[in-house]
Amino acid sequence: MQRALSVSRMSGNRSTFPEWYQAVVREAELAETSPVRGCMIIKPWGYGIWEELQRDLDRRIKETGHQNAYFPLFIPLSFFAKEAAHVEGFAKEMAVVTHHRLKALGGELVVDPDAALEEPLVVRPTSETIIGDAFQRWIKSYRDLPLLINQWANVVRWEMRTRLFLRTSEFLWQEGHTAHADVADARAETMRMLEVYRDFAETTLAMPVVAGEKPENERFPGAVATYSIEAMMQDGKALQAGTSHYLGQNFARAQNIRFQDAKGELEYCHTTSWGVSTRLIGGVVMTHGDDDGLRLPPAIAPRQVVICPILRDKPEDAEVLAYGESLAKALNGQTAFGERMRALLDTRAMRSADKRWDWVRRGAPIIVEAGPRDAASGQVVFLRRDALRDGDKVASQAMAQHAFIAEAPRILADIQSALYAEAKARLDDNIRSDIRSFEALADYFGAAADEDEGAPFRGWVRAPWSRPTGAALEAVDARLKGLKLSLRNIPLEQGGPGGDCLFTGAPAVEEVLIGRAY
RNA sequence: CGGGGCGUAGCGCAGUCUGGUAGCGCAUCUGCUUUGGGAGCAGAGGGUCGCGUGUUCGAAUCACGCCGCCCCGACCA
Repeated sequence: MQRALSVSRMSGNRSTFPEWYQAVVREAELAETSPVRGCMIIKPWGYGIWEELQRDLDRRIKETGHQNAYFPLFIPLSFFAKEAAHVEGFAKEMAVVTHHRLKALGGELVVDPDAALEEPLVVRPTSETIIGDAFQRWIKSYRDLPLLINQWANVVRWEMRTRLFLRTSEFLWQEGHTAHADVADARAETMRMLEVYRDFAETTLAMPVVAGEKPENERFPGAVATYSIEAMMQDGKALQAGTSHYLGQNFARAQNIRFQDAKGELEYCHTTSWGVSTRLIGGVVMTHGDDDGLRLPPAIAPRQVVICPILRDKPEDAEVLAYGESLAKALNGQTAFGERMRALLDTRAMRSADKRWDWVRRGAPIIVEAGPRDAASGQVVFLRRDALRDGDKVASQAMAQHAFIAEAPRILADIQSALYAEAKARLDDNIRSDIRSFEALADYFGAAADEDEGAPFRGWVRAPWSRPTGAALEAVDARLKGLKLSLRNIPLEQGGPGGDCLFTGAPAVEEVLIGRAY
């Protein structure tokens, strides 16, 4: 009997994709909703993924010369007032602390009206302002530059509509903040970190992305230029998986971040900021998950090999356990992805078959089932989560113990690249670049196509455009909105010149990526 | 915040129209039997039916109000 997730993403009804996503998050025990609206409880397996991801990215951030620091959760309200576009962008989603005390009133705890703060504190939605305030004090001379800081933190944005990992009121992220002496250096930093994100997403998360510049209307509030990496989910929608911003001198002017150059003159710094968040975990689910649950890229799996002993309440159980322990120990002594391999002997008192499916749902890359016969013969029988089934059957393989121990790192690497290849093929096969008019675009994505029961998978469209700005761009955005579409980014890797603009009819200057988005 | 849908055991649901004291499958626990592939049989535990007010002899069921969740908008990493 097959009992997979309660919801299959492959069922014909498109509306089941979000339900499938929620089912995976629940059944893989990644996270659950909390008593606090819009916030999530990240469970040990989900948090373990975050820790792996964090460790890998933290290394990359440090290798590019940045240092970690920590800034306060509370930001004085007045700090936000300094940069106009920044305020406007975040004003509607701020959580504000106005009081510092409660009092008992008629048996109930109420906010003490006599304990109002002189100045309200904002729970950080992002830290440009409070870090900029520190930069202003820390930077005196060109010799202090570049200043390269990163912070791992939680942030709060009062979202109207939330979904676990993809959009929650509170989430975890890293935010890099840097200050430079000139434009070129700051722009180079922006691109360097975009590239760090691209490589991290593709190498570590096995999640192929398109890196590019956001059109003007999608910029970070207060930025001069915003770049993103966009990943294609299994329903064809785009997920903005990371952003990197060149902030120009906007924040430096607003916060008086100045330095004395070699000629002794005072100049404003050029600053950047960049971040990725726990949203990436949602991206991994929607990139690699299948009808049996999550499939984790081995590089971020908290446990890369899980050994499920087949215990039968018989004397040979002890040998089976001993065999499992020695196998786990030998695997933990191996190296995979440049780190100690992470193997686990699952000794929980559960039926071994239930244990196996538990790890299948959680996405463990290699699941070993070790019974008395294996213990006696020195054999290892295992499943690869990336290729779980062979028709109706579970595709298990067998190897001699010593060979398995030696081969395990290579198998993990193989799983990592198989997951990447699958996702990369899906991305490449579903970017259309043959659409040459807005009508054709509307036809492809339009309402009529939505109603169509067997509607084909629709990914993204790469189209020539003339890079309109201001009101002309707003008009383009409005037309796209009618089709539930948005401009994702202008890929860094451009194709040929490609004709006239899809929207304005003017000669195109570049190609832009269009799609539905999370 | 607008439009639609939904809140009944951990998960998935029936029961609601037509009020009569809560049920099914999976999961959990116990026992026996099984044992290399998501076990079988028998039994058990677990629910203020989202919350509140009202109608009624009696409310999961009817009325009103509120809250939450999901989908679609607006907003966004």
